[in-house]
Amino acid sequence: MLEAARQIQAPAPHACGGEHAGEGCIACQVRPLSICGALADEEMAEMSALAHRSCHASKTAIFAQGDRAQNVYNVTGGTIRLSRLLPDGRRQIVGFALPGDFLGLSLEDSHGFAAEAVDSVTLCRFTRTAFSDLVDHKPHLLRRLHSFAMHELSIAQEQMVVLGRRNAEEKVAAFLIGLRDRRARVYNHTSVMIPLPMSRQDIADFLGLTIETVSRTFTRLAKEKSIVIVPDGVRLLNVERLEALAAV
Amino acid sequence: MLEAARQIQAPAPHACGGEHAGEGCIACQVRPLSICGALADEEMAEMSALAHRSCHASKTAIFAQGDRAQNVYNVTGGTIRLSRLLPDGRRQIVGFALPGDFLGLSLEDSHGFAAEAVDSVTLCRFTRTAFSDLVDHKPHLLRRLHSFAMHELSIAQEQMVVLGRRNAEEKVAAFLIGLRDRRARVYNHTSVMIPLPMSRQDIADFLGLTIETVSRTFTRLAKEKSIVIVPDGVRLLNVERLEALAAV
DNA sequence: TAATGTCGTTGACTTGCATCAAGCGGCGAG
DNA sequence: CTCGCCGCTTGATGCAAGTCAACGACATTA
Repeated sequence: MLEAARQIQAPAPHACGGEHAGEGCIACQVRPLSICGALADEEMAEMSALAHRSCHASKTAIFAQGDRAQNVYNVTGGTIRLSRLLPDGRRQIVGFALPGDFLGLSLEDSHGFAAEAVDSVTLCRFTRTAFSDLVDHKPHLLRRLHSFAMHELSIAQEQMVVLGRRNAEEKVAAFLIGLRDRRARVYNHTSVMIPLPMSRQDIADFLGLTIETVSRTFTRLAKEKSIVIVPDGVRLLNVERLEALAAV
Repeated sequence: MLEAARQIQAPAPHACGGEHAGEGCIACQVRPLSICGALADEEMAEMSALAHRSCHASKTAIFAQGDRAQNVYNVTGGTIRLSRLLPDGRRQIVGFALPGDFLGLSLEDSHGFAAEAVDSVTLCRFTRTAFSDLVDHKPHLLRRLHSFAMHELSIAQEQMVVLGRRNAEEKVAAFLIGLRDRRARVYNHTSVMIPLPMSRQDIADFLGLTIETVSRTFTRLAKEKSIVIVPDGVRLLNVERLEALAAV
């Protein structure tokens, strides 16, 4: 149990030194995953000139729902929760953003959801107007932006199925398998260790459940040996069973 | 009651004569609402040359989930349900498409959901490759496509809140108010008569409920005089109450 | 090292929606 | 006309998940 725990890497502390991230763009880890992957090396200079490095400590707001969208962001490290609030305080998390994801796809002037750092987060920031201008004379960048947006839409529709038509056990399984697959894309290898930097409340608000139901479901999956619960994450034991529960 | 029923217009029967819809583009009712609104009159000729009129009777499939996307479509009349199926037959409707909506935003080569005509539907069809080529040398068309996609995404996120964090009564109210607002945009005036061409099962599958719960909720809203149930639709009586239930 | 706070787990109980089952009304086929 | 079908409604009952409450494990601070 303790041994398993050790295998979960705490997010590396992100040095957040210089204001300009530009110099790092060429070597950027997430570049092939991100919007920037659409650009040739020589175009990157232009993009780099607009980029600013930005850091956010765990639990701090990146922007609030309804805020004027001054900036757009590439996520370069950490995990971000994207949430919508009802007037009475009920909350729905509409997604988690991982490295490579882009915040501000809409190019519109206000944010439809709040973004908050779940753990320590690093971002590559652009002012919205500058980015929008860049997009205007780089159609292939717009195409990539669009294909990112459509991927988001597809994930959102899949989440609608999860929220509308799946029970608690299936929801949790779908969450774990979905997270595994997204992390596999980012880190370029699949793993049965799933770090969960977000709280049980975050998971509950993502899956349309209560924190107690999430907790009980984790416990049940652990009792039936489908997972092992470790500090700040889980290890998948019976992947086939989980995939069956999560099956589209 | 009967009188109220009369005020619901059956969808006008759509003549589906000539194969080419092109000649109608300039006069097209939905053009300002649709993708085509991005194009100047002189550009429409190019678009028109690619357009084919297409008709679908009630309850017929337009395309299936996973189909190769041979075509993309502008909806010019009627209502379409967009649905995803789970292996065990559970169904989630991820949206209803109305006139002005565009099917095939993704430009990708297979459809993520099934599309079926709910009532009599007319479409303006383009082959995907031709449309994609058109988009490639008309960046403003791509921008409009992207802004449509982001609007879809925003609606999908709102629907995630509805599915995850609202009770049956709020779900039904949100459905009715949402449909009223979308129809207001299409027909250019708001109305308390809401035609519901889709079945109770469709509504249930959209809201993550059972048909019985939808029926009971309609009945309850009618008993408390928030709505009147009429053949093929409802009339909103207490709009304030419904808006409060649906409030974001 | 005790005091306090946060987060997660667990148990007892409640409830909102699902399930199961019956019946009603309109409508097309015979 | 009537028979059977289908979409919808209604009622009785069950159950998964919510609610309320207590407690344990850590971490932070005094």
